[in-house]
Amino acid sequence: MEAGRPFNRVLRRLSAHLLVPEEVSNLLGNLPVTVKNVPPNQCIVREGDAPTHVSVVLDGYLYRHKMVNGSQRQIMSFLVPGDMPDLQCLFLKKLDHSLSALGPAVVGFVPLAAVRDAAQDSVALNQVFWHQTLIDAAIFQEWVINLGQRDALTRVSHVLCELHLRLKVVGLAREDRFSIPWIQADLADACGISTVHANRVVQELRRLGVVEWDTKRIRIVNGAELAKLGDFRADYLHYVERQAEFVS
Amino acid sequence: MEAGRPFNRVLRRLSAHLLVPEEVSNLLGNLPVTVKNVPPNQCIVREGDAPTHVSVVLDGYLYRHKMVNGSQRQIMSFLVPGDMPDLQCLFLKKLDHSLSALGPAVVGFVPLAAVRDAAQDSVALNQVFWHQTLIDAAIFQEWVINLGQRDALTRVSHVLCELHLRLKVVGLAREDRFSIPWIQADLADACGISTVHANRVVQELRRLGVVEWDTKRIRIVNGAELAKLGDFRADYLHYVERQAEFVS
DNA sequence: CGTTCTATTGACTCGATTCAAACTAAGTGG
DNA sequence: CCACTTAGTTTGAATCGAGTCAATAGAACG
Repeated sequence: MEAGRPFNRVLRRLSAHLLVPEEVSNLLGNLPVTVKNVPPNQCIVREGDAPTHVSVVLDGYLYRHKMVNGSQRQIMSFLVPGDMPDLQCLFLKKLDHSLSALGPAVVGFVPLAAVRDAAQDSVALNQVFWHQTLIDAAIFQEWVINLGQRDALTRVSHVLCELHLRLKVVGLAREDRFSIPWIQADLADACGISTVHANRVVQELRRLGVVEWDTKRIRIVNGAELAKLGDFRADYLHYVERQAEFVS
Repeated sequence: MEAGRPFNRVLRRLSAHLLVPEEVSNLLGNLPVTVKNVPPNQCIVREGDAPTHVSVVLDGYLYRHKMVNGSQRQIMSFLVPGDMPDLQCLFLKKLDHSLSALGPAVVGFVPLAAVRDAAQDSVALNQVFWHQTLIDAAIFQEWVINLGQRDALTRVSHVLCELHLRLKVVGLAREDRFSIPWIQADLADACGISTVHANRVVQELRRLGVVEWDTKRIRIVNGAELAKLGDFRADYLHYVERQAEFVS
């Protein structure tokens, strides 16, 4: 954890998508950040809140979710270090979903006013933020596809591929493995399937020999096959090849 | 159709979400627009294209979609007059989905360079565009919920409620009815269900007496009940109450 | 008018859910 | 260090929502 430079990982992530102007990295670097440890499953902002801070994932994982019918939970996305999950509160006064820690997480909080001020005079910063929102939207669209058209095995494989790639981009996954502090129920709620069925799919993936899966540690034994199973093509994540030059 | 002022409906739509600065309405008003009639089901931009123009829906409906497995189609959103469906191509070089006309549509095309120039010097315009992307993302998120957690009857009801409200905002739906040139297969592909099942759901909605449904003309007989059936709460669309002042 | 969409219906099948129950791992407190 | 508890995973059986296939009916259109 680079507590001294909380935006390093953010910049690394941004650089995977676009050339970040120096103006923007300076503005981001000067934002005042309060760093907090968040215990597992704690809610950071709740649906209906009017947030006063923008958060930055520094370590660990968060997830966006909404409750349906009081009891069912749909996870709409996972957030990994370098993500800024609630930038939207700059314009949308009330959050339309909740944000929670998946496992223990370290989150930076920036006062809304500071972000607003920084954005007030900089076209470049607004464009970088807008760009990020576009990527988020592209991921949501892919999840719409995932939930609308694919069966359970495909959905799970797809989510695994996405996470693996996003983690690699911020330097948190090796070529064939990563770890994530979820339980099968979390995966189930992200894929819109029951916990029991999620379990059966996980077993099937193990049986097929494409992943080793110890709940929190995942090893992709056969990435090409997993991508095929998951109907995964990375283009919707919109990474550019320039990536290497910008890794800090 | 206000061909002379193609951005009127866009401004009306924007005003439902935020106070549009005069700077922005001027910049938009000065954009060069080529108006074209698009026949039903014609593709406007295809997945993988690098678009040279940004489109504006002036009349009729468009839809975003992706093909899966070569044969299955998932519709990810419907676009109504006043929407700007492919603003993202300002930053994302390759479109990750296709855009087609649902029925006959009238679409305005603005050269990408013109939009880029207008955005280059205006923080306000960038923020308005960013804001729109945030709303789009919020709608995608709600569709993730819809497909992930709700059964077929609920999904269809929800989509109906959303369309009805969005059309009312741009003045294209009466309190209890609107029309949309789709067939049941379009609805099915938006809700991630089979055509046969979509048909059964439509019949069920008729039987319940909440809608009258003549394929293209839809009358909401009991809006409150439909919203309840569809688990629909409008907050995710982020309309503000100020709306009335800005209606042209 | 015949051709082509679109809507509708019925019978059968299947993927996924539900409801338990059993099993395992990981604490926690005595 | 063990009994007890709790969280998470695994299993099986019964059920159900939705899909598939195939046929029919109706509307729209040249």
